[in-house]
Amino acid sequence: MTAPLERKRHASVETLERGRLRRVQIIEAATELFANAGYRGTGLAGIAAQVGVTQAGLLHHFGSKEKLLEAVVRHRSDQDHALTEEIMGDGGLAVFDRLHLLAEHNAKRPGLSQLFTVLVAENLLPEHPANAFFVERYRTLRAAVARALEAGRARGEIRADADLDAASRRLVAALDGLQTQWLLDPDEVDLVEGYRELAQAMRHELSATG
Amino acid sequence: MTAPLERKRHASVETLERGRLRRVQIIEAATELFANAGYRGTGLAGIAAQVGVTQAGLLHHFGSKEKLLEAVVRHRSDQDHALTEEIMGDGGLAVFDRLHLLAEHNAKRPGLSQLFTVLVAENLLPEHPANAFFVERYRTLRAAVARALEAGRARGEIRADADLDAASRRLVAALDGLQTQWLLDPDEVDLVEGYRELAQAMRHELSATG
DNA sequence: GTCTATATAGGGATAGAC
DNA sequence: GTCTATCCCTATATAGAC
Repeated sequence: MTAPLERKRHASVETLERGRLRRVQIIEAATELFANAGYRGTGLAGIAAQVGVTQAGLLHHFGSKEKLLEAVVRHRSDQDHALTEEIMGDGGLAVFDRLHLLAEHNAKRPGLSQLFTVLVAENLLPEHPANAFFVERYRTLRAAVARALEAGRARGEIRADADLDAASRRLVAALDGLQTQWLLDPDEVDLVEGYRELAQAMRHELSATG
Repeated sequence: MTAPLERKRHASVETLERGRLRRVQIIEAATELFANAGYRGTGLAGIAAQVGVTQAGLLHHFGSKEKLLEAVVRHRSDQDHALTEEIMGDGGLAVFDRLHLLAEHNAKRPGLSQLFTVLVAENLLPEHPANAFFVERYRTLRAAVARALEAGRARGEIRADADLDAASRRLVAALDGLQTQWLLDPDEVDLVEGYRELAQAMRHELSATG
């Protein structure tokens, strides 16, 4: 039981780093394929081929398809966290001025928007593999937005009688919905423009001086 | 070429009606399973079992899984059309007063909301089987909302300087997004309440007297 | 760490009997 | 109109050689 664990510690630094590299390569390939065909519609063989290993080689790193999904979702979530923090800043109405950062980020990498839209829909029910992750993600996101708006209210920027929990739900909802319309029909729906109009409407709605 | 077609006309009325019933039964079973596991995650055998026929028997009616998907989507679309018409009415701000009809309809049948959320995500790209259907569906819906709001503006209910195309995109987006949050986390997000708050916010934003 | 080979399961679709 | 039987493909996961 302990022997194999001990043996791992003797792996060379080179091997460990190559191992991590492979993991990242696999995660990135899976990200792209999951985004296009969903988790259910993607086979491990396709991911493996894109990285240049066999399916068995891939499973050596992640153990199962579900573990790979978890890795993909956590990898992206970490990267998105920094952007969310930047947009929230110290809260208040300025949050709406910084929504364009999100729009530009998403418009530049449509595959990543697509990944989340697809995975959320594939994990709506508790029995789906990443359901708990997305339930938690939305709770955290709504809470972060609400907290940012509360800060603005404490400074007198935002009207005292606004329902900020409701506004948070609505803001997150509109961001997601606009993204879906844009992914489906980019010729008709401009994401950057949509986010800008949304920001303007919410700024007017919540402003204390308007 | 013509002979087989002629022969079909001699089928008895009873046989035809039983045939139609089976089709509807299959469509309803497929609706439920597609909603839960998606199109890709659902097998024909599961649908067939729920109706009490074999997989081959099912394919006799629809020819292929993709044709079945088309039938499911058109079946639901027809039923939703009447409700959309009712909510639009003769347009204007009253549209927002009738959004609760949509909320109640969806809340009563979460499976149908789920079906569309899942199928849209599975058909974001042009190569997906129902992509054209959903692209067209959203274009039509946005146009219907915009037309309803324009009617209200013509009557002086809605402010002259509002961008009603943008408002339509935003309304549809928020409806979809709230629905997704509710499906994912019904304990935290109330659909009826969310739609009511959304309606109130949009009424204030667009009202000519506000 | 990566391979080949394989176990085992499930998918969609077709042929032909009844 | 429905069945059984079957074809052929793809899927995930595991075993064991190198």
